[in-house]
Amino acid sequence: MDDKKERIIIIAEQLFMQYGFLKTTMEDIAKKVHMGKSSVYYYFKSKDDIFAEVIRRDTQIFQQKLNDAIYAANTPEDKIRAYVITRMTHLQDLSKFYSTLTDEYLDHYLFVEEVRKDFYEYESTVIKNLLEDGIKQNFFDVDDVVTISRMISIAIKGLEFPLFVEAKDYDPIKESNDMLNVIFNGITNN
Amino acid sequence: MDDKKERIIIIAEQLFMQYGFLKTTMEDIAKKVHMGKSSVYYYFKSKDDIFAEVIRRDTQIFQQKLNDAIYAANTPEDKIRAYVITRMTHLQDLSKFYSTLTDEYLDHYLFVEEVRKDFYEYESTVIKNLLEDGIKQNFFDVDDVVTISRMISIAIKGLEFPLFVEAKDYDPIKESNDMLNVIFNGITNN
DNA sequence: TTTCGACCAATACCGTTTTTCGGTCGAAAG
DNA sequence: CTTTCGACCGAAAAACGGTATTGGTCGAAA
Repeated sequence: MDDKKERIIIIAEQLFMQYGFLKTTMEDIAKKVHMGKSSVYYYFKSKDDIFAEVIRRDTQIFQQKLNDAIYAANTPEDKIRAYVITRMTHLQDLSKFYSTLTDEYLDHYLFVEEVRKDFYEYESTVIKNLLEDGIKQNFFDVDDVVTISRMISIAIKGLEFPLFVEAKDYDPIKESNDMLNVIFNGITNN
Repeated sequence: MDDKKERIIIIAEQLFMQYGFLKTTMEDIAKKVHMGKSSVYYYFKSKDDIFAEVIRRDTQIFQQKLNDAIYAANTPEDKIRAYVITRMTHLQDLSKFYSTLTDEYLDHYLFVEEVRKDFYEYESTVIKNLLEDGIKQNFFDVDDVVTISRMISIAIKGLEFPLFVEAKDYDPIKESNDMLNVIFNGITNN
């Protein structure tokens, strides 16, 4: 019963990736899972519900990946670096896969934006914690943790932007590293 | 003859702001200038031409403002700060006025993007020059000027983003200043 | 508990007709 | 020679009406 839900989600994700959300019909999903359409509705209450579950899963895998990367690094600086690099790499892969979906994202952006919001909340918490660790261990010198973590988030968003609009010869890893160097060291000579 | 062009541009700008580019017809413009449509075509060869002129003017005023701000500041650091703050302030004002236009900007984004490209080129040149001045005067310590100026551009873009999507309690000036503090000093304790 | 066929209402789709709109042209006014 | 405009054009958008899809429900049966 739970593996049925599982299968539906996996199939649905495949179809969403291939055809996008709008072009994928409930019939398509049902047929590919070898079920009647109504049966699918026994497991999920709506198409959006399936989509939400797909996104929820991806997000969870993403966050797991990020947590692992943070855990593997040692110093607070390296942890932040690991976080940003992992994040950008993952998003880079995603931007290829989800290219079909990003074309549509304007339509149900309310939906995606909601999931996004949650992610940003997670993100700012992670960064804030890492900053606080760094301050406690005397690595960083920061007045207002909240402000600086928001600032880092903004910088990350800036890095993210080109991925989804104009990918021409844009190396997010290099850009991220440059950005991180400035964030840690600044540009002032002292 | 030249003041007629002038009037057309001013009226057109008003209408573009109020109704957006697409919803504003040449008839609308002509009527409000008290002319026949054909007469407007005597002064401008196309609707895009008028739009381009409107944008060209705004951009010029914008750049003048930025140059003044840079000129007024003394040290390279203050010049960069002045540049960013002026930029954000102007864009903040613009985002209110052009709210109609931003909704459409997806449609003729080729057009706007072209003007934008020019502006970004100007911007990166300005920043690169200010950085080089700062290095020459031994204020900054930077390896790769090109990379860092691009990085600063990205950071600025990150600041700009919230203006056009979710303006809720977002204070661009404060955010800009925080960002600038990090850019100049970094967060590492040393 | 699970599956499904039959059914519904909303909306997407489609071919056609009508309207709108950016743009041209030639005549005429000054 | 400059400026204005009415009449006109073609392409593209809107309006429209009828058909097909599609998300979602329900009750029966396995």
